[in-house]
Amino acid sequence: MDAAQKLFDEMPHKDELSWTTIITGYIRNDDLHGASQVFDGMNNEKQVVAWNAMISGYMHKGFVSESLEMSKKMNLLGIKFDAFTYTSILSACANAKLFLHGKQIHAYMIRTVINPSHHFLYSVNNALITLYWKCGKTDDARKIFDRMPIRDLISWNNILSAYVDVGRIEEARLVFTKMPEKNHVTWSVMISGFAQNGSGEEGLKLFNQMKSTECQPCDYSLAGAIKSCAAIASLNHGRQLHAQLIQSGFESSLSASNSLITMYARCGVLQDSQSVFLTMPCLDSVSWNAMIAAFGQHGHGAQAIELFEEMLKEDIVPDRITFLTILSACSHSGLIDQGQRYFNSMKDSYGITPGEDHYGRLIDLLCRAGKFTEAKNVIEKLPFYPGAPVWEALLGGCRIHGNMELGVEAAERLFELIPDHDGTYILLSNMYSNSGKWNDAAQVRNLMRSRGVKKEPACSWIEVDNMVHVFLVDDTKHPEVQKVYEYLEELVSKMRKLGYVPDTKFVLHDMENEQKEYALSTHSEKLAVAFGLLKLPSGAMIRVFKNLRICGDCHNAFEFMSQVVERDIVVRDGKRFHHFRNGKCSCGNYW
DNA sequence: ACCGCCACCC
Repeated sequence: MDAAQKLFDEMPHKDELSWTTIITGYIRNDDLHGASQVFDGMNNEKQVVAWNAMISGYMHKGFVSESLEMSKKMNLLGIKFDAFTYTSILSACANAKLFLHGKQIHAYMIRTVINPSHHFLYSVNNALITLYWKCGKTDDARKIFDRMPIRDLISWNNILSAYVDVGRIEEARLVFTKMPEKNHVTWSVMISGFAQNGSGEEGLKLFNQMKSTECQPCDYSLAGAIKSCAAIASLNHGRQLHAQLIQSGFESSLSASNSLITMYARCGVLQDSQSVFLTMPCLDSVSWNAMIAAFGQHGHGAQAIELFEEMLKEDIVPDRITFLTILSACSHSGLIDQGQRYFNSMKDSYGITPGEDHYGRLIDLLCRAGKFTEAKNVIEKLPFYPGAPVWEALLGGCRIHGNMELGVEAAERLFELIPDHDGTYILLSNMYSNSGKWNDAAQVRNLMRSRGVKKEPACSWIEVDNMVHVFLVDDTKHPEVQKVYEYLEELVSKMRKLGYVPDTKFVLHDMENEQKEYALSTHSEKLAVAFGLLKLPSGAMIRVFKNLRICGDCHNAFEFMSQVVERDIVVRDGKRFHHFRNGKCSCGNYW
């Protein structure tokens, strides 16, 4: 840059282009100060290109307010914005999620721009779609898209992303099929969109489809496919993708490696997560967050904290997600004091204002530990009107400790806030049936039925020989389920000799005791574990996954089972991992 | 010169 500057200084006659070139040169070298010095040193007839160079430079480097300030000055001087100016400042607003400001610029533009050029139609409208998409205004983004007289691939990709981001996956799918052309971005967005919305299966299918097109997988689409494996816990496919990643030369991609950390953790092989983490040539905060989360989900709170402290020592700045992660980790391991300390340090030491989700984790931390007075205190002093995450955390804690009074209160709030959410009805009715209040339990279920709320059916699955085997409660569909029931019976009688007693308080409907014990023995997680024990080579770890939370009796049963069969059993439920070994679970019964 | 994709938390 020094040489360029010298050459520039020696130029006898400098025109607008040479000034602008030197400015963009500084910006490319991350030297915004240098750029602004050159800009300020320009003679008075600064034209729109020079202004644009500065504005887009600030925008790209994340200096949103500087970028917008410059555009205001420019406007005051009477210099008209062109398509580049609008694109930059709209993007600045999009990046910072400045909805109102962006909307003002949009309105101003409509008032002042009479005959938009083609350039204008593409880039500015695409930036507008992005603005509304990033601010969560999906339908406004769609309006822009629909009103565009001509669209390019970026317009299509933007509207696709807008739907994916808010989980409107069916509309995204529609856009995807209608698109006149597709590129890497298109495929990547759709693949990770499926993964994000719990359709890992479809994500992988799409990834395979992509391979048969002229678009070959890039690091983004690979990351999406790996994320899909994490969602469905398909370790075999995940390992294959890891190999493919290395083969295709993307092993140094941060996003792909970061997704590997999560994938291995969510497939139950924490060691592999760690070896990815340890061998990565460089790490960013996402990598640290992923590894901390991995420890947390596996119940290794102390290790999560250790890593978090190491992260701070390495001068990696923790972000909102780091705190969500560390709070969860503390919560799962019952590290209440540390969790509270970290929560307080968010704002005090890092200037991050805790969001509702952070408060949710804090309340979860307290309630799990039975500290309901403290939790209520937090709720009363909330700086905002408590929403669903707060009451869900409270209800979850109440269920664990059988705190009926507070639980009912939380459930009532949730019925108002999210009446279609099945989890509230299930938790409340479980609380009632756990304490033998069968009538109340039935009433809650009736309420649920009358409102047309469907319960997500419980299912568990296990991967054997590269195939995923799914079991439902009281399964009759799996071809070998009969053998599984027989084997399970055999196991239970051995377990009973060691002291296992089916805990019928986890049965949800009132019936005779014998029936209750039978009902427990048909839980999907028991079937999947028994199937694994039958099919996997002796000594191999059993890794079972369940969509909902593990049942208390199953948890108890697996402790005994791990002792009887002398094997490690790992169960991932909706929230975390349980490692059963020699009659004990890694969660220490704190979950 | 300007507009689009990722990974971490759910």
